[in-house]
Parts: sequence; structure tokens; C-alpha cells
Amino acid sequence: MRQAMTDGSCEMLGSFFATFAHATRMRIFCALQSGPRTVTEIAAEAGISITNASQHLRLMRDRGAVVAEKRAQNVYYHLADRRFVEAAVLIREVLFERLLLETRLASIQPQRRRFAGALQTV
Amino acid sequence: MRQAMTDGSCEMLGSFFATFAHATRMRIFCALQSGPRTVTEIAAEAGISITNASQHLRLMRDRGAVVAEKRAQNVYYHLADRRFVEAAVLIREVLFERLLLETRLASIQPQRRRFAGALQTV
DNA sequence: CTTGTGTTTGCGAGATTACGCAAATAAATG
DNA sequence: CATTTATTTGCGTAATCTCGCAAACACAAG
Repeated sequence: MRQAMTDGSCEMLGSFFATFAHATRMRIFCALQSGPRTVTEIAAEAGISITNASQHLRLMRDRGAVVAEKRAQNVYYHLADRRFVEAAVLIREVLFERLLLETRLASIQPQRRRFAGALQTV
Repeated sequence: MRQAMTDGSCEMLGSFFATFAHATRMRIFCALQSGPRTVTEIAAEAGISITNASQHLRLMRDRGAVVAEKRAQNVYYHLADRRFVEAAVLIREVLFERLLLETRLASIQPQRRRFAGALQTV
């Protein structure tokens, strides 16, 4: 990313980030990290309806985040590229560092924090 | 990301991805890669109104993507962490690989493509 | 062909987001 | 203090997104 990106690139990248810009889709993303899953399995793991899972999966597929593969009466979905996981890990790292720092600071001067509960749960 | 993430983590990551899930905010993000900028400069670089720039910047600041620093009558914004750039580069890499592949395939069997114009413009 | 299981689609209501405009605030300068 | 420049905020409207429900499809098995 040496030089400025054009409208086309920004549109594309923005659209791709939107693919993961939802807690439910993040859960689907996580469920798919350990391998291909059917829609029903994904819905169960993510705690949503099958219809809703299918809707989110279509969006993710349209944007190239996941790949669908039909086998018999099932459709198996899997991540399109492992580097998406790398990118997510990178971002999560930064966010958790920040949470940790906030928590330490909180012991000195408490303040309102977003997602304060997430730290000890992962 | 070895083990499943909880609701809290998914909420947090999803919310963070949403920070970049907009072409305008991607442009702001790009403008900030070469260093701190005032709101007016950012608005000019991104081709949007100052009001709109301020609104997007507030969202990005609230979510920890950028940091604001007031100097005299100006407010300088800068990226909160260089690793966000690394993550974006990683994702852009994958997307452009795919575009390239699609373009090659297109010479054999043409098909409708998203963002077909972006390839040669970056 | 009928039934059952798995998945997708269409549609509408409710929620959220984006953005322009006008007004408010902040800081420097005359 | 009045004015200018830089930024933020409130608010209304338009656009977009989410999700449940019912219906449609797809495919395998009886």
C-alpha cells in the first residue's frame, strides 16, 4: 500500500471489510476455521436460524470470503483463503492488547470501556 | 485464533471490521497512512465534506482505529496502530490475486465481475 | 410419484447508517 | 470584544441492512 488507492480499490476493500462487519458473520467465520461445514451445522454453532445462516453465507460467498460446495443434499461451506484468518488474528491481537492496557489503566483511573467482558472469555 | 471465540470477541471483532466497512472510511484510512492529517486535509483527500469527514473520524476514533490530537485550532488524526495497515495489505493482496485470476479466466469464459475496473488503477 | 431433509428465496417490518444543512463550539487574530 | 478559521453536533431524510416467516427448490429415499 505504497501509493494512494483509487476509488475502485477503496470500494472493493470497504466492501470486503463489510463482509466481516457483523458479530454473526464473525461467528460463522470462526466456525469455518476448523474446516468445511453444512449450513445446518453453521447455524447451530453460531446460534442462529438456518435461514439466517443461509442469508449471511450468501453475502459472504458473493464477496469471496467463503466457497460453497454441494455434496448430495448438503452444501458445504469453507473459507476461501487462510490469509483472512491471518488478518483477523492480526487485528484481534491489537484489540486485545488494547483491552489489556485499558484494564490495567482501569485499576488506576476507571473509565467506561467497550467490550469489557471479552477479555477473559477467549 | 486456535479456539472458538465467544460472543464478546465476535461482537468486538465485527464492530472493528465495521470501522473499515465503507469506501469513504477506507479512503480516510489510506490518507492517514502517510502520516497525521487535519480534518480539512482528510476531507480534501477523500473528496468529501468536512462535516462528513468529521463524522466518519469520530466513528473511527470511538472504535480505536485512529487517534485525535489537538494542536492550536487544528485536530490532527493519525492511525492508532500500523498493524491495521498490515492487515489491510494482507487482505488487499488476496483480493487482487483473485481479480487477476478472474481476469485471466475471463479471457476464456467471460462472466460478470465485481470491481472489474479496480485492477489497473492501483 | 410422494415424502422427508437440507437449503435458498421473496418479502415486509424494524433497526441502523449515511449525509446534508444549519447551528454550536474552540481557538487564534485583529 | 468582534471576527475568522477549524471542527463538532443535532437533526431530519433517504438509503441500507437484518431477520423472521412462508414458500419454493433440490435431492435422496421409500
